[in-house]
Order: sequence, then structure tokens, then C-alpha cells
Amino acid sequence: MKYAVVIISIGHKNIDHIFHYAIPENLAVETGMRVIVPFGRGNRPTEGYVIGITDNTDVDASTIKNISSICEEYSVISPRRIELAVWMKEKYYTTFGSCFRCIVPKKVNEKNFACVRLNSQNENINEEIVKVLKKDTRQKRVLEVLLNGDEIPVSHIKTLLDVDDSPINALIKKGILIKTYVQEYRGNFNSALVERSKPPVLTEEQAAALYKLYSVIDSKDKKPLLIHGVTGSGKTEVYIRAIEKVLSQGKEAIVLVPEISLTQQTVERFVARFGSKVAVTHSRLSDGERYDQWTRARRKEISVMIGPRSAVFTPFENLGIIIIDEEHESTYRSDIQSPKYDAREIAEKLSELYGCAVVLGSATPSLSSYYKAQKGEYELIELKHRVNNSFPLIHIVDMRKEIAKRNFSVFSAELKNAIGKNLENKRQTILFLNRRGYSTFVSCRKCGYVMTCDNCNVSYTYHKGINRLSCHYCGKSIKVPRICPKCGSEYIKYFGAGTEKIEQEVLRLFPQAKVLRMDMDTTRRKNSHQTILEDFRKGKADILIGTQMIAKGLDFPNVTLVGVMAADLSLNVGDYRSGENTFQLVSQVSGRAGRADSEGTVYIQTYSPDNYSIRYAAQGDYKGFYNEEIAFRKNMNYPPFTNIFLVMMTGENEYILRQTLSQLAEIMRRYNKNNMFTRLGPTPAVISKINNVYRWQISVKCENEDKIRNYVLFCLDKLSKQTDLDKINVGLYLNPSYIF
DNA sequence: AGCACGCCGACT
DNA sequence: GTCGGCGTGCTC
Repeated sequence: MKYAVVIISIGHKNIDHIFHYAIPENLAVETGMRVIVPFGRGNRPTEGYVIGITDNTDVDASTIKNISSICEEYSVISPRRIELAVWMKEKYYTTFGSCFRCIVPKKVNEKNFACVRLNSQNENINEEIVKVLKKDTRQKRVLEVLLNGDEIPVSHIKTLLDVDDSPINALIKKGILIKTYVQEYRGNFNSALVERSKPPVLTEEQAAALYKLYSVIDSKDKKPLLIHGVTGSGKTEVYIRAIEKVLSQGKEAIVLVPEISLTQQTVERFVARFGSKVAVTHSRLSDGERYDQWTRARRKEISVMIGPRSAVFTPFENLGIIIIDEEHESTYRSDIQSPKYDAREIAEKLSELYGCAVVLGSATPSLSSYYKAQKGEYELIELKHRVNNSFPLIHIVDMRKEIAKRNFSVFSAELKNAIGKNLENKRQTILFLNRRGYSTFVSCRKCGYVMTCDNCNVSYTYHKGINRLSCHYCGKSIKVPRICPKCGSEYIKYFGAGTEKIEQEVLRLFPQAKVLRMDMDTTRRKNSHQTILEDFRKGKADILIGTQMIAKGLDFPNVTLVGVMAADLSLNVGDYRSGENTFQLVSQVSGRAGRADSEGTVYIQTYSPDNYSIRYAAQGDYKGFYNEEIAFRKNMNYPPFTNIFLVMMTGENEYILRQTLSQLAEIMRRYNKNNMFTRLGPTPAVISKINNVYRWQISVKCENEDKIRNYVLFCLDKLSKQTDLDKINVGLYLNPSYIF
């Protein structure tokens, strides 16, 4: 008898282990296939993955059931990718099920999700409904949501009302609701019409880089290669040549980019050279579209895949190279969905499994990557010269002096003059401020009370456009109070500037200027990103004002002036990475000036002009920054010299939450032999409440990643045995890239 | 996660 | 007694 070793595709830790199923004679089951098996007492048809086939098993033969059917005629996951899933499960402390679902796209045809709606066939439905509504039960709450006749997914109802399925099933049994299955349709994928281009002549520096890159591709024991290339040094052309070589060997290539909508030009350059061999995926793709692209790769119909971090799982089995452009970008980490993987780490694992080359490229490499290059764990290539243009002229403006000169405006005199001149010269300007809204907090001048959202422990931001105070965390907005809610005084003042305020100030100072604003508030609708950027590129506006989303990779030939309105903002967030983030942000924004033949000028307004991140960014001196930052990290024992493991617990009952964390802290103290681990907390998170959910955390530091993971997981296991963790959500983050 | 089983309070 | 809500425990 042959048995299939099956992982059930439900991401839940209670059933996150192997199950044995018998293979019926008429089914050609192979390792790596997706199958439907009868699962649980009700023999509910459930999706699973065959990770192996065996002749014998310890499981009692009478309990073993037969595999019902196979989902596809072929294996959806190769043995090497099963190995990847196993590795991911350990590394990202998650379930097999979620790893498989990450590596293999959903089977679209069979993606039917359960919905419920009122059963219109039932003639006695009204009487039944009245009966249920009489009593204050969970069934009543469920029914209330469906009374208007909508068809709603069962999963939505469950999360919305925080109920399990028993009230829903009870209503179905009574004939009030009926269960329906809704199918998701796959969309069409687009074949981009991009004009083909010819390879340009390489500069000496590019040629040298390529020579080294070729040798990496050809070597057996590969190290990842970091290309540190200043903006405009021609990294993309080096990537393209490397891909050409890989393709000529009959192998395939994956190119990761931070966000397709913002790197349209880079993507087009690849398409221009590789034509129909390229597929492009992005985060807005539907499951159907994604499945189609994945299938094309599996069938070897394409050999280059360009996409965001999820594209690292493209099923090329002759993988030759993975290129990660702008490798410092935080979008390569998935911090919200499980598994919380890092595409760079997945790429390195794939290199181990497939022998492919890994290339990381950036003008401002992440500290950890450059540190690895310094230690010799990565190869390093430096591209120091711009292919076409010169480095922009960068001025640091000390805003403290402006205040001393009694200039309280958001613009320094220098920046204001420069904008005026640029307008006269019919050149374009970008103004960057990493904060949306009009005023960032509103407070009473008499008693000092700050208007704060009662669902979240954050201050309200004033939005002048809608004339309301809005909370950037839960989205709630309220009318602007005329008097202070605490002391009743009428002296309410608005502090701090956001993009909306900058826009208004620009229009006040330069009434003739045409202005576009790009932030979360102006890009709510689909395609509004592209529309704003296109309009600006076409010269429909003189000035573009925006948040972080305008900082990345954009290329506007007519922009000659960039103003960074408040470079300190990312500096004062109390995160060990704030220096790195500020350096990267200021460097990126500055890179927007003078991309074509014309000279660019950048003004960086700051209250900390002597800060090293800002100073080195202004000088375009990555190495200087690196040396100072790495010394700071070493001194403070921060990553990359140690690992910080964050345990974030959230829950509606703050008392229980704190109690649980204290217990965890006690367990951690008990098992911290030789004081190998440094623990911080429990402390409230920086945002200590969001949407009435309290947030507390413990962080643990230790040099050794495996030891810290085992220790934290061991302690959490102990905790779960002595306490009920049902009402508490536990999030685990290794070296988190944001403040939570 | 999702399902059945079985306990227990409310009500014919 | 028995109907149905809700907690518990198991899934090859």
C-alpha cells in the first residue's frame, strides 16, 4: 500500500503537521501535487499538498482515509521548493500551510468561497426571523447584518461580529439563511506594447562590474553580490546584460522591484530588451491573473519575471539569477501577513537550492547588506560615476536660524527664492514632506490638551480640505471642536505642517503656480498615482508636493529643484533605524533633482543641520554615513551586531493583556540561563492603542538568531500552557523594520 | 480552521 | 422531557 504524506492547507498550528492518506489505484498521485482529501469527522473536502510518498506508516490503518482527487495533473511544488517551505516554517515561525500558500498561488478555478444570504425560497422566513430577533443572541447579531438581503462571505461575518460558525449554521438549519458558493474569475493579463531597444555602449565602470558579475554567475560556490551604484550610474543596464548571459545558458531570471507602479520606467527597459520573454506581476493583480503568470513561468513560456517581493516565488526550475533592485526598500519584507518573510533571505535560500546568482542593487544599500559585504559574506561592486549627469548641488538650511530671523513660515527664505526663480525659468519643482494633512496636532493653548482619537492613542490631524480632524490610524474623523473639550477655552491652536498646508502656502506665495499634491488623501482612487505622475511629467503643473510616495525612483527630466521641507521628521521616531531611514530618504529625494542634462539644486530644511545622516546625504557620501552609523550600532549593540526579537501582543482588555505579558516576562526571566538574552519590557507599544485594541510588547536581544527564536518560542509555548491566549493576538517580529 | 459531540439552561 | 445555545476536543 502506498501512502501520501500530506500537509493540510489550513494555516492553523493545531493541524500543522503531516497526515497520511492512502492512494487509490486509479489516482496517479505524485510528490508535490495538490490534492483534495476528506478531513475531520465530517470528511469535509479539504485542500492539501503531497510532500512525499511512503510504503509504511505508524498510523493505525483503520483511521487512514483515501485521497479524494488531485487538483492538477502535475506537481505544483517541486522537491526543492518543499525544502524551501520547510525552511520558511522554521525561519519565520509559521505554519506549513501558510508557507505553501505563499509559494504556490491559489487554484483559481476552485476558489469558491462560502457566502450566506436570506433564503428567499422559504415562505415562513418572516416568522422565523421575528423569532430570532426577539432574543439577544449571536444569531440575532448575524441576522441583522444580512437583513438587507446582501450576500456576504461567511468569513467576513465571522471577523466582523467575532463569532464562530455555530450561529450561522443554526440560521441555515432554521431555513432563514442559505449557503452559496461564489466563484472568483481570473482576469486577463496584459502584454505590454513597448518599443524594442538596442543595447547601449557600456562605460568602463559598467564593463568592469559586468566582468565581475559574470564570474559570479559562472562560479560554483556563489556569494550574493551587492552593487552599490550611485543614482544614474547605470545599474539597470548591468542587470540586463547579466540576464542576457543567464538566458543564453538556458536559465531563467527573476527581477524584484519595490513597487511596480513607481518603477514603470525600469520595467519598460526590461520589456524593451526581452520582449515577450518577460512577464510582469504587481500587487494589484487578481488571483486569476497571478495564477496565469505563474502557469506561464511553470510551462517555460517566459524566462524573465519582474515583480514585487512575491515574484521571488516564480516557479522557474532552471533559475539562473535573482536581481533585487533598490534592495534597501522595506517593501521586500512582509511584516503584516504571515509568513513574515524577507524576499532577500528567500533569494539567498533559493541560491543555495538552485545554485542561482543573487544580485542586490542600491544607491543607498541597507546597513546590514553593506556590513555583510564588508565582512566578505557578499561580493561588492561599486559604481561611482553617473552615466550622463552631475550630482545636484545640495544646500542644508538651518531652520533654527530662520526662526531667529523671525521667519515662522514653512519655507526658508532661500527655498522660497529658489522656487520663485524656478517658476520664472519654467522649470519644475518637487517639495517633499513626509506627513499628510494640514496640521499634525491640535491643542488648547490654555490647558495644553491635545485633541486625541478615543479609539487610538494618537493625536488627530487637521485636514483643511474636509475641515475635520481625522485619525490616521483608525480613519475616524470628527468635527473641529470650537471650544476645548477639557477646559472649555476658545483658544484652540493648530501645530505642525502637513502636505496640505504646504500646498496652501505655495498657492498663497505663488498664486500663478500650478500645483499637484500626491499623498494618501489624493491617491485613494485607482490609477490616481499614475494620473498625477503623468500630469506632472507632461508639464501640466509646476510644483509637485508629496509624501514618501514621490521619493522613489521617479525620473522627471524637467525637475531642477527639490525641497525637503522637514528632514528631521524621520529622525525623531525613536527607532534605532531612524538614522538609516533619514539618510536613505534624503538621498532618494535629492536624486530626483537634475536627472537629465540640466543642473539640479536641492534644499534640505532641518532643525538638526549637524546630524550625520543629513550631512552625509547632502554630500552624497554613503561610505561616510556607513562608517558613522555602523560605529553607532556597534556601540549601542543594535543590529546587525545583534538581533532584536519583538513580541507584540494586542487585545481589547488591557488588564488581561498586561497580566499575560507579565507572565511571559516571568517565564523569560526564569529560562534566561547565563543571561544570554537581554529583555526589554513589557512596555506599551509606541502607538499603545489602535481601534480600541491595546498594544503591549516585549523585545529580546541576542546575537544568535536561532537561539533567540528558540528561546522566544519556548517561552511562548510555556505561556500558552499556563494561560488562555484565546483573546490575545501574538505577533512575532525579528528585527522589525518599522515601529509598531 | 471547521466540524460533531455533549453538556446544560429554558421552555412545551 | 427535549430543544437549541455554546464550550470542547479532534482531525491521517
